[in-house]
Amino acid sequence: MKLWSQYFIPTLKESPADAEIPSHKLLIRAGLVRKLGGGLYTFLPLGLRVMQKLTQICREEIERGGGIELLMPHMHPAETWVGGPRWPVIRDVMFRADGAGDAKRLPREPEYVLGPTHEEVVTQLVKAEITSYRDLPKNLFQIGTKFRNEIRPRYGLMRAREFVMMDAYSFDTNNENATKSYFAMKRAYQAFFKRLGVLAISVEADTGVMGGSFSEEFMIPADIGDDDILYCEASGYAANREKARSGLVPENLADASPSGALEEFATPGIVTIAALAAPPYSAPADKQFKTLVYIGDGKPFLIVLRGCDELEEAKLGSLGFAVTRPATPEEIEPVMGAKPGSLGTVKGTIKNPAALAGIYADHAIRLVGNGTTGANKDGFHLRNVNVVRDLTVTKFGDFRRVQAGEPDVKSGRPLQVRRGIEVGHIFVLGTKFSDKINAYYTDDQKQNHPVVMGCYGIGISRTLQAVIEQGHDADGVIWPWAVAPFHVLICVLDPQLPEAMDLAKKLGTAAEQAGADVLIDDRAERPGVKFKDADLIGIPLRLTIGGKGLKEGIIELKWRTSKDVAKIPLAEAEAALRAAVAEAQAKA
RNA sequence: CGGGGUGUAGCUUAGCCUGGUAGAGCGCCUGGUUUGGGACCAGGAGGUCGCGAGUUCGAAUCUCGCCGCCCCGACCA
Repeated sequence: MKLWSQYFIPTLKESPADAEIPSHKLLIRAGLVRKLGGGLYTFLPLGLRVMQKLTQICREEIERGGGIELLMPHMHPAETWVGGPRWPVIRDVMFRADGAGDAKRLPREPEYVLGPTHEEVVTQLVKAEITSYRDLPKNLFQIGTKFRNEIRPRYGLMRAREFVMMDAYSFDTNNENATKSYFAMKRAYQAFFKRLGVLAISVEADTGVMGGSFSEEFMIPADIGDDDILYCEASGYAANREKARSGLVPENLADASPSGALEEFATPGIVTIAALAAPPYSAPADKQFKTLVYIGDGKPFLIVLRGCDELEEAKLGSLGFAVTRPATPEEIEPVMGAKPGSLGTVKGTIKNPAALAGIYADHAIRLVGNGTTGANKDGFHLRNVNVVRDLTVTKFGDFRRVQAGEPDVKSGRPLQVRRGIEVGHIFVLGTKFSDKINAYYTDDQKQNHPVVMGCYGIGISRTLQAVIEQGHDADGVIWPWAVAPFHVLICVLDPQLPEAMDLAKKLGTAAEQAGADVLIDDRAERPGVKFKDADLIGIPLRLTIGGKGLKEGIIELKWRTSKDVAKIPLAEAEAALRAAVAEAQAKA
C-alpha cells in the first residue's frame, strides 16, 4: 500500500512537445517515464512497476515453455563481435566503449561494445559447456537491457537506443527437436500476450540479419506501426510485407508464346518506366522488364522485375549474400554497357556478363509476353521481348513487393493490409551460428554434430508502450489488470478527516489481502484534480471516500473502463471491494 | 546518413517577418476565500532567449558555423 503524497508520481496536464502519438504522450503525462536523451528513458516508479509485472509474466510463461533463466553481460569484449559472421551488418547499430583507464592511451580502437543481442555470447557459452547429447535440449533466456544505436529513435519506448528485452536461445540435437522448441516458445508468446490482455498476432516474417530458416513475428496492430502486415481473413494467412507472398502468379503458368521478332528501337532521353509507358512508346508498365543492379558482397548481380513491380529488398536475403546494396551508376556502366534507364537482360546484350554474380528474376515476369526492356545501349530499348526465348536468367525467385489487393495464395481473396508494431520475434536458426563457431555435441554413436539453434525475442519496454497504445481513451491510460502499476486506487477526497483515512487504510488492507496492489490518493488536492489524475494514470478500480459520502454512509466504486459509479453502503464496502478484486483477478 | 522543421522559465508557448525594457497560461512559493471532475483573489520566485562567432550604436529577432530535439526515408524488439 502506497500513499500518493509520499510516493513519486509526477503527472502533467499538457503533453511535451516532442511526443507525437497517444501512448508516448501518456507515458510522460501519467508519470511513467522521463526522457534523458534521444531514445533514453528513466523509468519512474509507476513505469517501473509496470515493467516489473511485464517481466515477471514473461518469465513465468517462458519458463513454462521450457526456458531456463540466466543473465549475460551487457558489455561484451569487442572480439566477441569483430570478425564474426554478423559483424558487417550489425556493426552500425552497436555502441562501442573505448575502455576505461589510462587517459593517455586514448583514443584507440574500442575494447568493448554494448550488446545489441546475445547470440554470439550464448553460443560461446554453449560451445564450452554443452558437449554431449545428454546436455540437450536447453533453452536459455534472460531479461535485460539491450543497446542499439537506432538511427532514428522515436515514439518514446517504441524505438529506443536502450531497451528491455527478453531473449531466449534454444539448443537441440536435430531439426525436429528444434521445431518442437520453436513451437513451445510460440505457445509461450501467445500465453504471454494473452495475459497482458493485448492482441498480438503472429505473422510470417523475414529472417533478416539473423539469417534463420523460418520465423514469425508477433505484431500488435496499430496505425503507428513500422511494418505492413498483409493478411487474408478467409485463409488465416498473415505475413510481414517483407516476406509476403501472393497468388498473383499461378503455380502452373504457361510461358507466353512469342508472337513477334525481337526488335530494337530508339528511345532518346527515355530512362524511366513511366516515360516508356507514355506515348509515343506506349509500353505499359506491366509489359516492361525492369532491371536493377545490386552489389552482393562486392560483386554485382541483377534483379529482373515487371516494370510495375517494386523490389522488396528484404527478399534479397534468400540469395545468400552477407551484405547487399544498390549499385552506383559508375559501377553499372562497365558491366552492363549502358547507364540505368536502358538496362536489360536480353541474351547477348550485357557487356560483361562474366562480372555478374547472377541474374535473378521474379516469377511475375513470366506474366509478361512481348515485353519491352532496355537494350544495354544508351537511348535504345528492345520490344517483343519474351522471357524464355530472349532473357538470360540464372534463377527465378520471389523478389517483388506484394501489394494489397493481390489474391491470397490459398483463398484467392484480395489480401488486405494494415500497420503493426513488432513486439516479438521467433526464429529457427538452424546450425548457422553453431557451425561457424564449432558448437558441436557428441551423439550416442560418438558422432559430432552442430547444435541446432532457435532464437527468440520479446521487446518488453516496447510491449509496455504497446499496451498503452492499445489501452487508452481521451482521459488517459486504461491498464489491464495484469500489468497495472496498482490495481486499486483509493481516492480520499477529504484526507484531513481521520475517519476517511482510517477507512481508506482499512479497505486498502482488505484489498491487499485479496491480492491487489493499492494506492491511496491522500493528497490535499481538490476532487477534480484527483479524479483527473486517477483517469490519467489508469488504475483499473477506483474507490472514492469523501466526507459527503461518509455522511450518507456510502463509498463509491468505479471501474476505469466504465462510467458507472456504484454507491456501496459502508457496511458492505469491504465485501464489495473483495468481490470486485476477485472478479478482476478471475478475468485477468 | 539524406530531406524538412524546430530550439524563449520545470511544462505548453507569444514575440522573430519589420532589430530598441523578454510576455502569457500551466506548474511552484506565501496569504486568504473555496471544496465531488484539472477553483478564485492578492502577492511572489523563476530566463546566459540551445552554444559560438559575425553584422550593428543596439540582436531572442539579421548572417554563418556547431549542437540538441522533432518529422519523412532506410534499420530493428
